[in-house]
Amino acid sequence: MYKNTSCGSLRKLDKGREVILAGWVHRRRDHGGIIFIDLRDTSGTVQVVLNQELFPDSYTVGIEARPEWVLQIEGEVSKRPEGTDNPRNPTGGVEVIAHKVRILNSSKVPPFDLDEEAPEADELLRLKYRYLDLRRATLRDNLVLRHKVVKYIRDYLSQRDFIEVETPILTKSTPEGARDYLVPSRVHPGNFYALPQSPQQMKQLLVMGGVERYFQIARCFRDEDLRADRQPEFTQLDLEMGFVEEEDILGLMEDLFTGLAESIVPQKKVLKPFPRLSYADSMARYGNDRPDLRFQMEIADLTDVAAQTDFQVFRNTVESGGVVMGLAAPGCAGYTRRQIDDLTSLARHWGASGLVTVALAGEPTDSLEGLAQEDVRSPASRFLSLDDVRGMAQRLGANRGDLLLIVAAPFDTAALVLGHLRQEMGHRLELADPDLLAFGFVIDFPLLQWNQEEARWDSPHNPFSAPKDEHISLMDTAPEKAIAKQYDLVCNGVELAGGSIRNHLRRNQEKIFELMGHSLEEMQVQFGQILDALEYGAPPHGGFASGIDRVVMLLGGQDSIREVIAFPKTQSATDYLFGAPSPVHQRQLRELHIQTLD
RNA sequence: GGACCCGUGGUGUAGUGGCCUAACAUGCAGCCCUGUCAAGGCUGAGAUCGCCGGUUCGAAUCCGGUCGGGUCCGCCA
Repeated sequence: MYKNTSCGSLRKLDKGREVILAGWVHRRRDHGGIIFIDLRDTSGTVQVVLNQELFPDSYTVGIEARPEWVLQIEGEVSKRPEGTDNPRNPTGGVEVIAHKVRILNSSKVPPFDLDEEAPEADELLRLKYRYLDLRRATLRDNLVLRHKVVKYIRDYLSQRDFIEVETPILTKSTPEGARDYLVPSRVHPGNFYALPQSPQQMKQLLVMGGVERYFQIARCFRDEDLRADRQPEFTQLDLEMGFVEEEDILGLMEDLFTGLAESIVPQKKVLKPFPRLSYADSMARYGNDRPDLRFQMEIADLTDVAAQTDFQVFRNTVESGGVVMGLAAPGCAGYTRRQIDDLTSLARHWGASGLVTVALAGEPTDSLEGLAQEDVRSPASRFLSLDDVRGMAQRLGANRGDLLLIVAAPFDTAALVLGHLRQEMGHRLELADPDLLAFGFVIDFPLLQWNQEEARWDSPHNPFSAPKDEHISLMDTAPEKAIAKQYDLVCNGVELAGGSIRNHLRRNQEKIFELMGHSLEEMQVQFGQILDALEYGAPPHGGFASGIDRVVMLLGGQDSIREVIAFPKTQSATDYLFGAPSPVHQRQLRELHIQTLD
């Protein structure tokens, strides 16, 4: 070993120890006659002192050394002189007096600042020099956090008799879901493997194969356009159990994620027990199926109140079967024309034909009863009586000083628009406590959704999800009313996990495929393996999958999963460090029986 | 497939038609300095403003295109 001690481990108790350190020059302060080097390794930094008078040889080497050079230091740990402690560094009470300095490697001047306090460099540059970026504490901390998360999960599940099983990366393409990444077969001309979008069928088959408690930290691949929280390859905690019901899985998820958060990020508060809300409630109250529960500002239905007003926009919408819904933005009654126009254009962008705002002037302590006509500022004020306004304000839980944002539209549009407005206002008003992890379950998803364009039923989540027992017959009579044993775990507006109890009876699974427009022959070709397996004593089973990258992003307070992945790709799915994807040699293509078109 | 934002010394930014012979900070190089910790002081080098084309007497600045990055919509069962 080039070292016997970690830089970041040294404390005053180590005083007098002879140590050998090795690491990178983090910073260098040359005072002439004495040079301080902050030597950094994976554990942190410690100050090394090069003294011209006492150790002229090491001092001479120190004159040459530059940031990111790799040094080996032999020296004595010493308490710092009175008054020179650095309380900002855990090693700030000591320094290492260098007797011998050895240069293990030099370094070019880094292409960007590795200093934590420096402004963030261009992300492209950071990706190209990822091996330098990884030396920065934040990225290193994120990798450590990720390791802890995965280790916690493995330990937790192992203790509960789960076993981790690997499943193939070269699998079969299926028509459902995302675009597949394809791998051409050399030995079967014109045939392709697909990389797994998730090990969905495999985990079910494992349970059917008697692995009653399965999990895997599984890499998944989806060839779709990227986002801050989406990479072409990502990691899932994939889990499946036999002989379980919905409640068993929900209980397991709650216990796992609560324990995970509390033990790994104890400084964060966890909302518990996890609130549960139905998909329908989530849409009605939050306007989406992954609500940010860190703040209130819920959406409420105003249809009945609005129908009583003289405002034609409201009345017409209600008469044509639409709804009037709104939310109350706290303390925004003073919004300027410009700010309101801005919100209106956002509402239009999301599909509303307009946005009705009602500002309630006054202080939060003023009563709604005391509201006077001149306190109401709204484009619709002359069509709204004071009682109308009070009625709506009450429904929205508004106080004086708030701004009501009201949308009249078909339910789906109104919910969507208000959901986005809620997110936007929550963000602008900083309503979300950054130290809170507001987990929640969204349950009772519809089993199927009518796809207008293709004139068939779609599975909104997972075609293997089972309907509620009492809804099985609805698949024949009113499929849109059937609710699935399907659940999502959300946290702070991010979808963290999703799962379901699966169909373990072939007739129910076939029925769903049939409604989705698959013929019996297609089913046998695409899903034959799992349908057949259901006929050989498949136990009731279910599970969930959770995006590890998102979990770590959330726990680490990052805005993008690229910050918790060692070597991420850009939004156009390219790897800047290696230059992937890249052209390949004609010979390789010929071997694979592949010809490119352009 | 679409919308929006960004691209200026190594890095981060300012500059939105002539005052730009491009500014500031930091980094880099040299010199000085024995207690700093984002050390300090002095001196210096370093940019044809992503690329192509256009408008103009004149373009970093306006217009069109293109390339790259980012955020979002569609997409992601």
